[in-house]
Amino acid sequence: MTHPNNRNPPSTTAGAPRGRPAGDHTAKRVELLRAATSVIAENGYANASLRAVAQKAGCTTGAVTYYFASRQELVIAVAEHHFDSFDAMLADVRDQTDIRTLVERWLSHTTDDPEFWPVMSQLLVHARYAPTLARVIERRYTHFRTVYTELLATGQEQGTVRDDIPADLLADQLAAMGDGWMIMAPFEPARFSPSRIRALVEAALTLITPPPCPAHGPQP
Amino acid sequence: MTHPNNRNPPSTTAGAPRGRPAGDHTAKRVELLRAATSVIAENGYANASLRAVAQKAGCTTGAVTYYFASRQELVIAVAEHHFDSFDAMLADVRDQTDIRTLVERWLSHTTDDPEFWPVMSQLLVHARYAPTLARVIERRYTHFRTVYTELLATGQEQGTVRDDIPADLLADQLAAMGDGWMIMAPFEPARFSPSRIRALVEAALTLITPPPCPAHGPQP
Amino acid sequence: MTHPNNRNPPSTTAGAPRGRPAGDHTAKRVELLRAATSVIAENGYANASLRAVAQKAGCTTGAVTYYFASRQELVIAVAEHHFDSFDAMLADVRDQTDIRTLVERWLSHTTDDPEFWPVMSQLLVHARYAPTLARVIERRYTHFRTVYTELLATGQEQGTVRDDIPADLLADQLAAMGDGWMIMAPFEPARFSPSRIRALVEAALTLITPPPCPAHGPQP
Amino acid sequence: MTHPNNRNPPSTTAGAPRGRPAGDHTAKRVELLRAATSVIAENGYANASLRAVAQKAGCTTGAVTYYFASRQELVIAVAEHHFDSFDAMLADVRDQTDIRTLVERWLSHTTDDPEFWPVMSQLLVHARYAPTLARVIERRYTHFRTVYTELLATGQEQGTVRDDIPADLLADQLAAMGDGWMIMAPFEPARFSPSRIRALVEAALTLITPPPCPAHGPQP
DNA sequence: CATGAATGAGAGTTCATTCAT
DNA sequence: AATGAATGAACTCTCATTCAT
Repeated sequence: MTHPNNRNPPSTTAGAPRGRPAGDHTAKRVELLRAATSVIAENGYANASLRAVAQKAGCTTGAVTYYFASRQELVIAVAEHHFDSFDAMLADVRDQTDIRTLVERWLSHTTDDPEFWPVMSQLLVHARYAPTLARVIERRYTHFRTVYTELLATGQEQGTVRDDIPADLLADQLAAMGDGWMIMAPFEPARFSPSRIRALVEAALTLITPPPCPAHGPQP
Repeated sequence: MTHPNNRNPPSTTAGAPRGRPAGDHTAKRVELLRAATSVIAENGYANASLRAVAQKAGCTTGAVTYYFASRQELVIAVAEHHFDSFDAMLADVRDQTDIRTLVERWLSHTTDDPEFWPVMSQLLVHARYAPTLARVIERRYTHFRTVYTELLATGQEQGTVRDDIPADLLADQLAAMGDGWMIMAPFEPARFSPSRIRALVEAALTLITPPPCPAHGPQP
Repeated sequence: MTHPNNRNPPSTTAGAPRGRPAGDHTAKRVELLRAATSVIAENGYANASLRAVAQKAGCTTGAVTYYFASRQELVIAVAEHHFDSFDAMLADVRDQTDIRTLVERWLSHTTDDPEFWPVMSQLLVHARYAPTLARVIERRYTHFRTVYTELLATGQEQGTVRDDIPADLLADQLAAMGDGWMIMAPFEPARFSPSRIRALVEAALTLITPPPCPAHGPQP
Repeated sequence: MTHPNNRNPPSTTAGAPRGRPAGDHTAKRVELLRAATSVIAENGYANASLRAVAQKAGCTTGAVTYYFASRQELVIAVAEHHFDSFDAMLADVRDQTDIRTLVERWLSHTTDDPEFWPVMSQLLVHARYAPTLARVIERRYTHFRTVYTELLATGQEQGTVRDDIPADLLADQLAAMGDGWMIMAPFEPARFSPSRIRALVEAALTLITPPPCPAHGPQP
């Protein structure tokens, strides 16, 4: 409660200052998270040292370890931070009950924040060897797939999504496609021009569309 | 007693004998590649130190750098090695002109070699910051997608694959799905039980199958 | 007992305390430069490892690399440091317009700081393969020869220095003699006893003195 | 006596083959010495690894250690080798009793063998920390200065060399000048153009020439 | 004779972390 | 609240040397 708008106070011993606004503390944390994001995106997880983060943020390494008890905590905070913004997008879309809208928003989200994919792929792959991070990702990712599954199920009921494949499998397939592209895109830019990405996304939507033939008509 | 005529055994407890063993250069290289594979799979790319590889292989770090001039070279050799075995599988399948067979073999390949996915995902994600490795992966990966695309195109001609989406997009989608699963599988084992993997793969095949309705029949 | 509140003293026997001491950055740098000087003088450039410098300074190698980003930077700083003290001497002498005074001061400088010659000869010879260091030496050395040349030219005007050889050549010859002795002195101490050094220097001064003429008539 | 033309069989245990010509062995040794010379000249003593020498000679490191028991022995052999060729020049000049001829030959020797100076300066400076090498250099160098001193003394008797400075001091001064130039030349090529070197050498000869007296008394 | 596999020590360097200030 | 000096362990890589073949 001392950090009212800090959603995940990891485990820092230092309580926030009593009488002063916690804004400074949180703001600085976010600033460092942004710096860390940039460094991970530019240099990769393995080369994202605290030094580099501090330098990017224009402060000392001491400052970084002051705000984040350890490198692990920083990395986890970066993950949470990005999932937060992703979830905000999801909450927005959820009501509209339209899988196409979700896909579009997902696409524009990754375009708006060009560091999203690079950072996520780094964290995703590293998570295998960082159980704490893995649990965070699993939890957040599960939420994402839940929304996805819900929308697909709704679409199936409404006849806008093919219903010969269970919604959860469809969700996994679409999510996996996204992850796969996210991994490959960075070093095969030619294959992932904006227009081709669009074509891939359209084709993905085509894949899940019910076939346009009378025999397979929508349920009444 | 292992080295009766070694005049100055500095302070090692045991230590392998010094001189020239009857080794086979290639065999030893492969042995080290296997060790490196295991270490990367178990500890991740960032923690795959030459020391760790040497320890896994039961030799000194000096021996590793004797066979591989640098860590980068070792990593690239690991990638090539795995692509080699993957390509062998591809060559086998290519003649059979059957997308289902390819998918099956791809699946069993990743099952037979449980380190394939973990290692590949590590290298894939690291490649973004290792241009030389990136070029290797791009080259080999392109070959893989080419075969995939060919088989899908053939399937489209034969009417076993839906033809409302260009074969190259389909190939990219299937490949991306595989990559996406590869990334997520390691730390969500529950979601990727053998039976669910099977369901996912079957669903993927369903996605690319022509809809079973007269209007969309195969061309005469 | 030196670190009562150090929670995890890994396995060191003593170890300095961790936190921030009241150190003066510049002072510590100079201390390390002195240590480096000693190590280079005693063991030679090739054997002057950061570890050895750290040990001489009574700290860890980490501390050395904290103050000097790299070995190269340390070596260059050592060179600059010695040239600084040399230049201070030069500035002192410059006004006095007397070549003999310069030579005397140069000699006493090398005597006062017995590490000057050994270190300089090491750096001089190594500089051939270290372009950055070479540029530093060239710059500082040029200054030295400029002063030398000025004083000689003045001496020529005043008739205290022979004028049948251009001042810049004389400067090069005297400087080269000094360098040559500097190289040989360390391992032929017998040839470079204080008294013989004095004789060599006096002879050098005689070489550049204008001939006293008639008494020294040509051969019949 | 088994190697009649090998002047310095260092300390190898292997006696030369009984019945076969030792030429092969000696020839290979010389080849390696040449390679070592090049490497030292190009990369400096500190970077002259056996690997580099072997590579330059087009053989394996094993071959190098086969012909030279250790790195130290190789280095010493290189020094001896160069002094041998230098001594051959000296022997040639010695009879001619002319200091100018010696200086000329010394100059052309260093020009003919452009690796002579670079190698010698490296070995000279390293010798301070390699007693065995130091002893070799001292011995050979003493011989050189002896010849120099002899020629200068003869010149003094003949009136071609100034006699107000003992011949041994003059020899030391000239030798030191040569060493000094040798050190500086490599990284100040502008100061050591062929024409300027000539001017320096001529000026050095002028320094030791008896003054032509009356004509040279400008001061009133 | 000569090779080249392998060692083991040590190099420079990077880094997360600690903590007196 | 924030710094930055310093640690100590890890890293990759180089090297002289040894010795079975």
